[in-house]
Amino acid sequence: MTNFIGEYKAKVDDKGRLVFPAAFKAICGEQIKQGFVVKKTLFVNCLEMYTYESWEKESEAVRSRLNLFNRDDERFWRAYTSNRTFVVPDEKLGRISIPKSLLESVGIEKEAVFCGRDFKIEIWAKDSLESTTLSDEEYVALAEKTLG
Amino acid sequence: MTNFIGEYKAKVDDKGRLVFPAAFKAICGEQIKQGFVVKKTLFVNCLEMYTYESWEKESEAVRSRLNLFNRDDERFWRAYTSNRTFVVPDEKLGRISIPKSLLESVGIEKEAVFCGRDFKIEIWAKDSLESTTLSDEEYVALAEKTLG
DNA sequence: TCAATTTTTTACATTTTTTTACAAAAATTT
DNA sequence: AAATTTTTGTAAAAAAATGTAAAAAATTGA
Repeated sequence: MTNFIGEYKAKVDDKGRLVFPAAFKAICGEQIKQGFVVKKTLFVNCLEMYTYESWEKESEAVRSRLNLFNRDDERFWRAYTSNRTFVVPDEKLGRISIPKSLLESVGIEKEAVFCGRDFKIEIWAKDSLESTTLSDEEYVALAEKTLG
Repeated sequence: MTNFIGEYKAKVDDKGRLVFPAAFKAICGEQIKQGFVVKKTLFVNCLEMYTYESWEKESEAVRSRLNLFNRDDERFWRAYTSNRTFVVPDEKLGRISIPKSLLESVGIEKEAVFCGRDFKIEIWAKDSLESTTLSDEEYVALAEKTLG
């Protein structure tokens, strides 16, 4: 299993493409050719990126818990499968091109940050990442509350 | 298995045809020649499109849950198999032509959107898709209620 | 610290896809 | 059967996506 670790800045070019960090490319190996699924994160304002393989697992697990003849489940499935895109980094440079609508929805304009979160990668607008990051004290308090 | 991911706009030409997005064409591969089943979606105002293969599976699964010697089941089966059409994208451009009655029934006139929902594709009138899309807050609430 | 390598960025060229307009064929009507 | 309508197919223009090359920046190793 692929574990993404570390944070890397990237600029968005005039066509809305950004280069997938070389360090992550190395972690992926051949998997990179199968591409990635990029979608909006549930609770916070950023994108998340899964290898196709790990996304398939996650998505099938969700689907198996739903009954699509149930109105609410059906509604949820629609929302869950919205605002996604499938990307394959290009051969030479490893660039991915994410639809403007998705980038805009999380406020990415010029500068983005790829954040490794082990099983997935988050893509943040540089500014909002900085303003969302917990202070040391907040993190300590949350850790004690959650696992302490 | 084919997983449709992403959203693509398409215009309806003066003859009521619309081009199947190239990205989905790529996912389908040879399957595209077997065509698709298009029908009205159950709970909301859009069409849904299945590869012939996945349609066959879905439809058999539904059928197996019914007893056609039961009056209500028999009625349901009739409704379930109504308002469907079979389409094959044309060779050169990958256009499909959906009967006016079906397009009208979900308000598609000029602009449509193909939405990948993994095992199926939804086709929306651009306007009604926008007005149906959940806000972030609604989605989060629904997610917590459904899977939280 | 400096040179070499790798990665990232920028600019531009090429290809593919989408759209529009029109032509041919088939079916329907008169 | 001729004419109209409807359907299906072709071609070219416009737009979008993808690919290439080279410059700039950053990283690595001597």
